[in-house]
Amino acid sequence: MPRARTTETADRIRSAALELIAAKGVHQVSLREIAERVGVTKPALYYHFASREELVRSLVQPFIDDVEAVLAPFGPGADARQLLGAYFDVTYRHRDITAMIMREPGILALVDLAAAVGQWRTRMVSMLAGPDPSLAEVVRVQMAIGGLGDCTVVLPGAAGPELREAVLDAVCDLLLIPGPAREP
Amino acid sequence: MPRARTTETADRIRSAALELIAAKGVHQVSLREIAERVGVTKPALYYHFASREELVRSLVQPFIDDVEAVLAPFGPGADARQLLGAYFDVTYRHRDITAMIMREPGILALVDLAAAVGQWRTRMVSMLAGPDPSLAEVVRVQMAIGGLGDCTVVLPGAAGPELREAVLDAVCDLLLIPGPAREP
DNA sequence: GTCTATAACCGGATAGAC
DNA sequence: GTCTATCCGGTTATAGAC
Repeated sequence: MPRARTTETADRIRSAALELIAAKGVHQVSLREIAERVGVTKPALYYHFASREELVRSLVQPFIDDVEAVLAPFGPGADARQLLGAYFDVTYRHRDITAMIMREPGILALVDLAAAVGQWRTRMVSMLAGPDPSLAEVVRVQMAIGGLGDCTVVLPGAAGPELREAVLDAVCDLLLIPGPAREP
Repeated sequence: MPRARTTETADRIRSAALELIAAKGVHQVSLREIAERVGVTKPALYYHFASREELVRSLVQPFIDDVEAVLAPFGPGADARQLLGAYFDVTYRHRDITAMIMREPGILALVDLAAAVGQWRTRMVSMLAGPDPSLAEVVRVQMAIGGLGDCTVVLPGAAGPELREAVLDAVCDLLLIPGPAREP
């Protein structure tokens, strides 16, 4: 098994980068630092990532892709609990990335991905609040989406499934949606 | 006369910087290049200017200051020909800087001077178009200010005084102001 | 005190050898 | 895939000439 673990180093670079960025901020971390932590040299990074930007993008991209895949099957009038449940799951799965983005939203602009994120938020709003929502409705949906993401990050102690249910209950209340078959 | 020419080197740096920036753009010029052209080393630049930004600012600042000094005496209802004449003069005096700014307006943002410039343009508009001007009036004044600046730069061949009169005549027409005592 | 230079460090990025 | 070496740009420390 010599060449099977091709991406191993790249992965280690990614995770080192993630840790350091989480600790110090994107602009405060140099490629040298990242390389050192991985135990390689700067140029080695450049073998795996053409630039600093590309490295950061490679951190965020899988999350973006995953969200888009999860959102794809849903359409207008989607069941809120289902849609937001799926969104919770994907957010939770990538909670390290979610946390990074929440700490420094500027990252998205940096790697030219802000538009994508804005788009799926808008899509979710239109699916959940209808085609011509009032401001109040939009606000509630945006709060729901944002708050849901926050919880996956801010409450890392909570086990996934419990957190999931608690968040979805709260979000449905926020959206004035009666919970489904909850026994008293 | 030992210490009289204190700022000489700083001036040479400024003028070298100005030339190179005019030729290649602000962001395309390195301090090394500037230093070389002056015949000193990079660190020598740093003695005179704390940073790249400060160097650029020192290029622009005298112009800003001069404009503000010139504008100060004027108030609401100022005579347009007089005000614009004074503004022409100051623009013409600093036409090298004016040209640089026109080529790359971003420079102002870079050195945090965009606000200042915006302000005196607004001031001139309110002085010349009154407190509650129509859009049409504002447009004419802004065109006058901008066009006047352009002429000092675009027509470097023309001698100052002739250019001045020609520009002022044109500007007064633009502002629908009858020229003062012009014989037929 | 004014001015300048040498040398060095940091960060990003690339070439080329192993 | 990884390194050594190198370049560039910005910046600073230090030392020293005038």
